[in-house]
Amino acid sequence: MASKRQTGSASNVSGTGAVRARNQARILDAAEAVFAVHGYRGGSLSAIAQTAGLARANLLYYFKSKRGLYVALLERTMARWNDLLEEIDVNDEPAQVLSAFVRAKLALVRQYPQASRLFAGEVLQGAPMLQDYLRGPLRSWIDARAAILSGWIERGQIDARVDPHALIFLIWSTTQHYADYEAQVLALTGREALTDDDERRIGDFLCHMVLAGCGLTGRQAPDSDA
Amino acid sequence: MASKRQTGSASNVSGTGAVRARNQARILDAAEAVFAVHGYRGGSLSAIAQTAGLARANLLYYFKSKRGLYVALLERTMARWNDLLEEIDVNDEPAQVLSAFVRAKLALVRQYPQASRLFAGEVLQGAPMLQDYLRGPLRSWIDARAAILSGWIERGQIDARVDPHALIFLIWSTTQHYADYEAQVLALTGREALTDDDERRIGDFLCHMVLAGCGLTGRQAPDSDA
DNA sequence: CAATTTCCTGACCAACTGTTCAGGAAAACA
DNA sequence: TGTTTTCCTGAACAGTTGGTCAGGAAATTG
Repeated sequence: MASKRQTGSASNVSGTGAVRARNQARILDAAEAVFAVHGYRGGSLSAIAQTAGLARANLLYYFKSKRGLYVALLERTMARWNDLLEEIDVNDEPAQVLSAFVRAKLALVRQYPQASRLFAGEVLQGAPMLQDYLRGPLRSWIDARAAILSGWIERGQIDARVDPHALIFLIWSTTQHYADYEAQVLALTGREALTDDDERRIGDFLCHMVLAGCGLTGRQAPDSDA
Repeated sequence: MASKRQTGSASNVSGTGAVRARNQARILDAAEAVFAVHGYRGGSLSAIAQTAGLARANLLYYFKSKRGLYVALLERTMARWNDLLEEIDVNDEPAQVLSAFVRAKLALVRQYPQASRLFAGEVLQGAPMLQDYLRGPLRSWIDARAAILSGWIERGQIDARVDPHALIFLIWSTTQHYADYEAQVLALTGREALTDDDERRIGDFLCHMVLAGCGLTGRQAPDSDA
């Protein structure tokens, strides 16, 4: 009961720019939902406004154009991901690093499925707005990780047949798949939604595949007692 | 010199429905190019007409609506894929079947990258037009293959930690990745296009990962002589 | 050849697109 | 309190959207 005015859902905002922050976030959330489904060209400001519960003209008060809104949305998404991507560190064991990476990516994709689909749509059309991000920070990120993998290969810690970049692509694509192709996965498995248990099972499987491919798996031979 | 009139590019058409067949194919090709980039809602008939080199109204002479054109395009794509999917047969060795499957999917994705992206876009928006296909023929297809994998597991021919459906998803997603995320792959590897050699390298790597995960790889331990 | 079917397109329609803007409501500030 | 800044929106804009249609061109058929 301390504060007179409370925005409700937002975390701590109640100061001067409170309305601004809240509405910008609402618009970005709505834009994410719409653009993730229909892409940039297919997503209309009317649809976004309706989803956000605001007047169409009001969107253009906060964002100077449709393109500006889309760019801002991509930036928010990339910023969120960068935070989580950096958490993976070169601890000690390769097996632990790789497993953690797989689980983290899987959790990320499941936490922000719409953001994942938004990103997929952008890349699908040739990533016209993300060239700088891809060729800059993301390329640095992947090259650094690939270098670590190469080091492990040289030191004989993982199988020499592993292609560092291809391995990262494999982890990205297999995890991303459960967001981008969710509709297909659900239709083919007869489910209605992916549960926490599914995520754990998928994570187990993917970790096994990655570790086995790197020659890091506990030698549990098929049908070990036959 | 036998025939007076030759359409040129088409294979054998020169009979009564020649113009129809040629123009329908031209429109479908153009629609594929446009829808693959901008999605269903984002792709306009004007853009398709321009790409096809036809008048906009002419598209609606051959296809009764935008939706009709889109559906016809999806059907053509699914038909093409079905032909190639059935080629994979349960020969003898699991290793051979899995390798062939990986290589075939990789070649398919590289031969029809636009079709792959079109499909991705459709699934991305929840596969509204493909529910019947996914829940019918494709589900039968995947269940049959999963049953084969389960059989191999039971007979101890492949590692019991393999989840049949998840393995198929892994192969699909990793191969599809090189079409759907081509822009990202190129930006991150500094290439301008994927070569035949790249396809072979990627195929080698993916086969290795799949086979190792199934416990089917030749025991080439990392740094075998250390 | 003429008759008939198939093909093609410019003009038009209503609905929707992103964007601008004037002006009023609400909030912040003094 | 009054003033100023921020917020909000209905109306109007030029352009594009998918779709229709009448009528002419081209091809096929007899």
